[in-house]
Amino acid sequence: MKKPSRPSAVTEQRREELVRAAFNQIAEHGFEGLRTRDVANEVGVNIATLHYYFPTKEALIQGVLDQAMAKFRSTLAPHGSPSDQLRNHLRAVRKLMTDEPEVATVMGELALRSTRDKAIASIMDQVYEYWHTTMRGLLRRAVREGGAAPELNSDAVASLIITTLTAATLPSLRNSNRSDQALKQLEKWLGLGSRKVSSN
Amino acid sequence: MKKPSRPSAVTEQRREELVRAAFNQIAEHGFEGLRTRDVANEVGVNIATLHYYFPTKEALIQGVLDQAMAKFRSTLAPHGSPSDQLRNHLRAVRKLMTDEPEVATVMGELALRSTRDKAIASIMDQVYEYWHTTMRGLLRRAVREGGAAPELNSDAVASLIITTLTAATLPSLRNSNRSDQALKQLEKWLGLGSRKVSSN
Amino acid sequence: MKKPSRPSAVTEQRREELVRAAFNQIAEHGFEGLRTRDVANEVGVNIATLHYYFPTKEALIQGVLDQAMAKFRSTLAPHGSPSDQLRNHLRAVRKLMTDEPEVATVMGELALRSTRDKAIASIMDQVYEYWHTTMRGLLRRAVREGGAAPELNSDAVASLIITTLTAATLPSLRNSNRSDQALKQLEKWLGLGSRKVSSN
Amino acid sequence: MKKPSRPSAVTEQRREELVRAAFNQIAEHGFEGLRTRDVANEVGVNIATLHYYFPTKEALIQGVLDQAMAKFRSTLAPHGSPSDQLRNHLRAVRKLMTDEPEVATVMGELALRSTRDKAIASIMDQVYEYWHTTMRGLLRRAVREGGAAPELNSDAVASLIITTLTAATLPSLRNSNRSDQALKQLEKWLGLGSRKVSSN
DNA sequence: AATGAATGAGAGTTCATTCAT
DNA sequence: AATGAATGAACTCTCATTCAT
Repeated sequence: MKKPSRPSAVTEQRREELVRAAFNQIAEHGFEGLRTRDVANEVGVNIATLHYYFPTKEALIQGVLDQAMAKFRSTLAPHGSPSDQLRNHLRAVRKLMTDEPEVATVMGELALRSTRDKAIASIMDQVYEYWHTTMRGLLRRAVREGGAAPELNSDAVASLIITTLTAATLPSLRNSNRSDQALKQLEKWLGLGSRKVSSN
Repeated sequence: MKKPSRPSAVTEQRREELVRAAFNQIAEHGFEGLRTRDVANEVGVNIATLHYYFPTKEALIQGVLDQAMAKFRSTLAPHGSPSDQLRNHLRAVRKLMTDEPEVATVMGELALRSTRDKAIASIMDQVYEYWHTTMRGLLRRAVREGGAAPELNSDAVASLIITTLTAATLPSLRNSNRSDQALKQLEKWLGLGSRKVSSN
Repeated sequence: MKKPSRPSAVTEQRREELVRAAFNQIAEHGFEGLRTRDVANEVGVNIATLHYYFPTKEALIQGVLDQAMAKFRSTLAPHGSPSDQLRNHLRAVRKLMTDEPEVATVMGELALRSTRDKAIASIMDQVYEYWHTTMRGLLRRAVREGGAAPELNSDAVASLIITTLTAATLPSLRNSNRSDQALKQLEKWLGLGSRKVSSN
Repeated sequence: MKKPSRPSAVTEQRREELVRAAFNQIAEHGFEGLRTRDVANEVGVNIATLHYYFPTKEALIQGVLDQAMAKFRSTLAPHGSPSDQLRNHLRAVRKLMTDEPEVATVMGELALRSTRDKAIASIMDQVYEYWHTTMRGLLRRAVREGGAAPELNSDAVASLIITTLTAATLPSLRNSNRSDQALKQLEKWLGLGSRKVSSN
C-alpha cells in the first residue's frame, strides 16, 4: 500500500536548509550550544517540523557531518600536473579556511566529538584515509615528474601535509598568521614554492 | 558572593580535587557532556559544596584552564643545548600526548571553546605567543651553534613546529600514526634527526 | 466539518478497517498507549486520511465502543431452552475470553474509561441494563421450566453472573485459572452443571 | 565518603505526599491522564522536586502500586472466628469500595496496566496468590468449625469470592447496585448470610 | 479520497544554581 | 565547610490536528 516515496525535491531542500542552519549553529556555539529550537528558528519552521525531517538531534548532526565531508572531498578535485594539484590543494584548503572559517570550526568540533562518537569517528577515519592516499599518490608522481624535491618519503610527508592543514582548523592557529606561515614553509621544503602552474 | 576569604591549605586542596575531576570529565565527555554534578560525585562531595568553591560552572572551567596551561608551560623547561632542547621538547610533547591523551583532548576542547570564549582565547593566545617566542629563540640559537639546518626561517619554522604539535592533540590524527610520522619528518628537515638525547 | 455526505460502501469499509486497527492498538497498548498514527499505519494509510474518516481521536474511540458493544450483544443471541441458553451464554462468554482475549482487554479499558467519559458510561450502562434484563428473564424461565435451582432470587443471581463474567475480563484473573474455577462453581450453584448442550 | 543516608523523616513524608497525589490523579484521570506536572502541583512543589524524589514517572507509579497493595493487604487483618473473618472481609472490601471508590478505580487501572507492565503484573500476582490462599484457608476452617456450608469446594469458592470482589472495582458494576446484590447472593450461598458475629 | 508537510501545545526529564541548616 | 532539598528555565521529543494540493 505505502509506496516508499523517494525524497521529493521539496523534502530534500528542507533537509538541506536545516543542515545548513545546524552547521551555522555549531559554528557559532559549538556542539555544546547546539539547540534544535535555534536551528528550527533559523530556518523559520516549527521545532516539530525539524523532527519531521530528522527524528533525533543525532540524525541532524549526522546530516551536518555528511554535508561537511562532501564539501571537503570536493576540495581534492584533480586538475593539472601532480605538483600543480598539490599546490592547488594546499591553497584551496588555505583559502577555504580563510573565506569560510566556520567550516574549520565545525570540522574541529566534529573531530573532537569523534572521540566519543563512533559513527563520526568512522566517517572521519575514512575521509582521512582517502586524503592520505590521495596526497601520497600526488607526491610520488610529483617527484617522478620532477615537480617536487626528490628525496622525500611520500608517506611521512603526506602525514605532515595533512597534519598542518588540519591544524589550520584550530582557532588558536587560524587567528594568528602562524598557520599561514607554517603552510608556506611546508611548500618551500616540498620544493613547490616558486613554481608557477605549469602547462604540463 | 561567598568567597573563601583566605585560601587555607584545605580549601586549596579541595579546589584542586574539583579541578582535577572537572578535567577528567571534560577529557571523557567534552564540554558538551560536562555536568557539575558528575564532577562533584567524582570527588565525593555534594553539588552544593562544589558551588561553595566555584560559584559558577564557568569559574570551574577557568580553574581547569589555569591548571592545563600551567602543566603545559612546564613542558618547556630548558635543559641542555638549544638543539637538544628542541629535540627534547618535540619528544616531551609527543610523550605527553601518548602517555596522557586526556591532556590533548582537553587542550583541544579548550582550543575550540576559545572561539566563543574571550577569556579562554586570551589565555591561549598568551600561551601560544610564549611558545612561539621560545621556539623561535631556540631555533636561532640552534642554527648559530650549528645544531640545526642553517637555511631555515626561524619564524616560519617555529610556526610549523607549533602547528604540527598542536595537530597531534586532535583525535583523528592522534589515533592513526600520522601525527608521529609528521613529527619525524619535521625533525629530519630540521636536521635534528640523527642526534641522540644528550645527558640531560 | 467535512463529513462524508452519504457513507458509500468504500467509505464504510475504510471506517471499519480503522476501527479494527484502533481496537487492536487498544488491546495491545491500552488507551494510555493509543496513538492515531499507529492506527493509521496499521491500516496503511496516512494519518490525515484517518482524520478524514474520524475528525477526532474521540470519534475513533467512539467507533471502537460501538463495534465492541455490537460484538458483545451478538453473544446474547437466544437458542434452545432457557437453561440451555444460560449455559450456552456462560460458555460463549468464557470461550470469547479465551479465544479473543483482546476483546476482554478492550472491554476492561472501556469500563475504566467510563468513569471519566459520560458517553462511554451511558452506552455501557445500557448494555449492562440489557444484559441484566436478559439474564433475569432467562433465570426466571429456567426456574419455571425446572431447568435451574428453584430457590434463587433471579435479580441477585443475574447480578452475580454478570459480575463473575465481567471479572473474567480483568488480566489478574484471566491469566490464572481463577476465573474459570469461579464460573464452574457458579454453574454448579445454579444447578446447570450436569446438563449437556442440547441440540442447538 | 558519601554515606548512603537512610531516608529521613522529611524525605519519607514528601514521598508519601507525592504518591498520594499521584494516586488521586490516577483515580481522577486514569493512567491515560496522569501528568507529572499535575502531581507536583497538587503537592505544591516544583516539577523538578518530584524528580528529586522519583527519578522517573515509572518510579512514581511503582510507589503508587506499593502503597495500594499495602492498603489492600491490611484489609485481610484476622479477627474472630474463620466465618466471622470471611464475613468481615467481604464487608470490609465492600465498605472500602463504597467509602473510597478511588481505591477501586486505581486498582482497576493497575490491573489493566499489568497486561503491559511486567513489574506490576508480578506484584499483583503475588497479592492475588496471597489473597487466594488466605480465602481458601478461611473457608476450610469455617466449614470444619460448622460456620459455613459444608459441601463447598474451597478452592473454587475462593476463586468466586475473589472474582466477585474484584469485579466490584469496575465502575459499570460499582455504580449500579449489582455488585452489592452479587455479594449478598454470594454470602447467602456460603451460608454466612444470617449469622451474627459469634463469640467463638 | 488521500497525502505530505507543517504546527501548537505540551510531555517527561535535566541541570546549574540557591538556601536554610 | 558541607549538605539535603528545592527550583526556574530550558531541553529534546511527541502527538493530535490542519491544510494546500
